[in-house]
Amino acid sequence: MVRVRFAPSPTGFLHIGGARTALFNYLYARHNNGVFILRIEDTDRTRSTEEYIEAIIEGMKWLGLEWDEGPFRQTDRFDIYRSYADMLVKEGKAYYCYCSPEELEARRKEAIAQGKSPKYDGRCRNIEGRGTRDERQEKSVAVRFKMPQEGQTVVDDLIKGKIVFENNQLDDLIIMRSDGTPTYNFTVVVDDVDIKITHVIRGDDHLNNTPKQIHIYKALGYDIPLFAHLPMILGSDKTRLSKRHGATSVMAYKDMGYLPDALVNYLVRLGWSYGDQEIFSREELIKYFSFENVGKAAAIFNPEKLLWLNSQYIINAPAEKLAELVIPFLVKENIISEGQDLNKEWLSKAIKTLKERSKTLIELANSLRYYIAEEIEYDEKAKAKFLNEKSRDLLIELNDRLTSVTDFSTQELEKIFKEIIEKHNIKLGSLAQPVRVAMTGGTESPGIFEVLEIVGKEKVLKRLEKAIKTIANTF
RNA sequence: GUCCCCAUCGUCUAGCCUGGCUUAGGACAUUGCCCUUUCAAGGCAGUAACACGGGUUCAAAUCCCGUUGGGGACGCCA
Repeated sequence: MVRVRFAPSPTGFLHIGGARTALFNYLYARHNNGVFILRIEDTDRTRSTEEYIEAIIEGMKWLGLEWDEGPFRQTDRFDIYRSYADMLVKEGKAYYCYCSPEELEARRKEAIAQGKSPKYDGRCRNIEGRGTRDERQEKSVAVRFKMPQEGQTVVDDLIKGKIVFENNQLDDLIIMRSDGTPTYNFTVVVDDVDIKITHVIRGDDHLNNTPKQIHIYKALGYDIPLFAHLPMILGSDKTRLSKRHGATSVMAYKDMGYLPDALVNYLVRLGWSYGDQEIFSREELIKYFSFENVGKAAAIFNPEKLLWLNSQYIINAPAEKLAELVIPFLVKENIISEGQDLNKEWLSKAIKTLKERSKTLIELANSLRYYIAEEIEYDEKAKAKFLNEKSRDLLIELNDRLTSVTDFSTQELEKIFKEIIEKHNIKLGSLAQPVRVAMTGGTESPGIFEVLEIVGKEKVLKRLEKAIKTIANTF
């Protein structure tokens, strides 16, 4: 049975990199009918907050990465870590370290200055008559794990292949801080053992931690899980993705009008591929996912491709669904007021004309503005170019014709337009563009007949009259 | 500094494991054309890559070594 986990630390929002790690874990679990577990690594009490825990959960839910067990929290398990640490000390596999953080920092700096490896020198490793537990508490000492100092440790990574580490590179890491709290490399192992993790799937920034953790597994007497280290996501300047490169928080993409499935699709293709296919349903992702197709090289986050994917997802989404999703954006963009009622059927129809012109839900909302608004504001350039003496009579004529129309449909409207342009021997554009400006305020919109039908007779006539008046006032 | 990882168009990638089928394929972006009432969407076409150097081989993007470049780790952070 495959059991995997996503184990973020709540020191920030769910970000793009974390989301991808979570996604790969999720896909691997689902592909193998396994279990996906969420664990919150909050042992750093000074930086972890409840708000971030909530934010991470919110992000996971938005992306549709449902977990089967958890969220477990490490702060609930401090007693367990302590007893494991005590056991290791008793067995001589770990020891108390009396060095103060300041001393260690000073030594580390000196080692770097001398061009040496900033590794712990092991000076507390063999102190005779180590302190008792009481003495330890009094003196606030830390617990260090005894790493083997010779031989090699081999990590057989599912993505990177065989990696050999020289054990003399490993240093005796602290597993319990002097304040009695456990540290990361220790808690991961204890927890992964306790919740029976079979595959550790994480970013390759953890690759160097792996040999250390392997030795902790061994010291504890447990089987070592399989590892899969995912390549990093970098920014456009090839450095680690950060705020400097733009939005990195998953929920920021929700606010920018992205669809969660589009983000998921983008993220999965960053490092993973399935032939030439670009767009995948969730079912396909689960069916096709495998580490065999995960690349080894870091990938650069490319917002433009994400935007394209989002536009594709909007095009393919049912208008009814988009109608639901766009409402918060209509409110946020001040197009409707909070709680204002919109006819869902009408809204869906309007959205159908706008889907292939909107790359985000924000764009969609803003395009809906001219369908919904009571008053149209003209773009100055558009007004100057199309609302003038040349178009005045045409608009008047159209206005007259439309007043008597009862079947306000695209077919009927097209017929009327045709008659007018044939009569005056002009191109459709000469009539359509002025009407477009009258209806939308600008020169870009869906087909003019669709626009008229959706705006509806009453508003169409009002807008035509306003346009005619505007021309009269200007000329 | 030490250790680890990585290297195909600007970007994401296919091909690499199991050398010849490759004048290196697809996608985003970009340029042009078509469609067209505008804007999109769509269609067609174009520009564009095997980091470098050695080997192995009849044959290397594919295997090996080195160089260079990039990334990551070296914490009483995770």
